[in-house]
Amino acid sequence: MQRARLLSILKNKGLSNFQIKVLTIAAAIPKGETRTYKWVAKLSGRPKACRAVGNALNKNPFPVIIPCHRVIRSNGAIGGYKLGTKKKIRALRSDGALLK
DNA sequence: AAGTAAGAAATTT
DNA sequence: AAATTTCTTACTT
Repeated sequence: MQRARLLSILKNKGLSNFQIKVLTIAAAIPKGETRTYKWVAKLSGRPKACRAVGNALNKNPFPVIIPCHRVIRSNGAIGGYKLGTKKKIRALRSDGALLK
């Protein structure tokens, strides 16, 4: 379980509490599934902080370890991605989260 | 004080 | 009813 180690590192990085929580939750999203920013925000204890969630994911220190590409908008839109939304779509397709 | 990877509501078509 | 636009929310720097 790298989750515990991940948490330690995040804490060590001096990231904000909210950011740590968001990243942890994002890392727990199962493969092939997508979550909304709202969903993550709710799990973070700040249901109305949907934007802050995106903000936190943007500063994601481990873009490979944390599947932030599985977090999309609530209305079905892809949202944004640090490396470009195009890549995000590709990643989702690889995960099988996109029907087609 | 300003910016953002969003959401929901309001307005228009 | 569906699509688009606008305003508001909460967090980080």
